[in-house]
Amino acid sequence: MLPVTAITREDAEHCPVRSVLGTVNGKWQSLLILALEDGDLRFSAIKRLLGDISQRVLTENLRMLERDGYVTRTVTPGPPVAVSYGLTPMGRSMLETLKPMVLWAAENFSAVQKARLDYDQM
Amino acid sequence: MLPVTAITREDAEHCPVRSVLGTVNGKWQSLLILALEDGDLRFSAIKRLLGDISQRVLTENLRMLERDGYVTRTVTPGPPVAVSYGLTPMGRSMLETLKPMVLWAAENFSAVQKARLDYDQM
DNA sequence: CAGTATCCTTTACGATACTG
DNA sequence: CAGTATCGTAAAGGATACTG
Repeated sequence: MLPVTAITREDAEHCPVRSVLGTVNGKWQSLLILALEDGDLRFSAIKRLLGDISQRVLTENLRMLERDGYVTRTVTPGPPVAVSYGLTPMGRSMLETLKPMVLWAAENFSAVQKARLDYDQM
Repeated sequence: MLPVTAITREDAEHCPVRSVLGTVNGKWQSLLILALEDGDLRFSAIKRLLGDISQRVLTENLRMLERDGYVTRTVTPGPPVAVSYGLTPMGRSMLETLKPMVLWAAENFSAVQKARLDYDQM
């Protein structure tokens, strides 16, 4: 039986898969982890890299990732203060499971696009 | 540079990673693909398996997965009609990138829980 | 059985303005 | 620079009732 099975809403919180992956399945979370692959980045650098994320949501998402132990937050007093974010060992470990998905997405992009067109044409 | 970088909202739709993974990063999508690992299942069986998904949302999500080419939908006329869902080859291919994440989540559940407690205690 | 239809709540996200 | 505060919109999800 699947490890994701749950009957009640309360059980769902005790499901490891749901609980852990819950943090990662927003619009930005996995992209943020990927963004830190090559080393620490400052807040504004991350924002520039993703381009179309709002400041509010970026802060919010970085906090979630920090809370779950994927990301470190380092403040260098200023002014102006400099805050840089990086991956923890656990974040890097999670990244390794994320990368195959990114590759998969890149490789199967056209197939998915075709499937969508075919489906919409019916 | 990252393959996920995008500046404008329009560019984002042309980003393979965002476009492909966008379908998968809801609350249920990846769980649904996992649910079909061991073979086809009927609508009601999937619903029972997940337990706490509403009928409306289950239909909606299965349609999205069908549209993107991950899932097949087979109707056996009734009454009562029987509708079963299964993975396409592409769905099974996607599943293979999903499984490591599920394993990772199971293995790191307690570490994430501890990280959350530590963070909240500050 | 496998949906639709409808309504409602919650969550996510975005835009803008302001601050140490 | 790296936020916070506030407000508004949109998307996701849930509950319930109804149907071929």
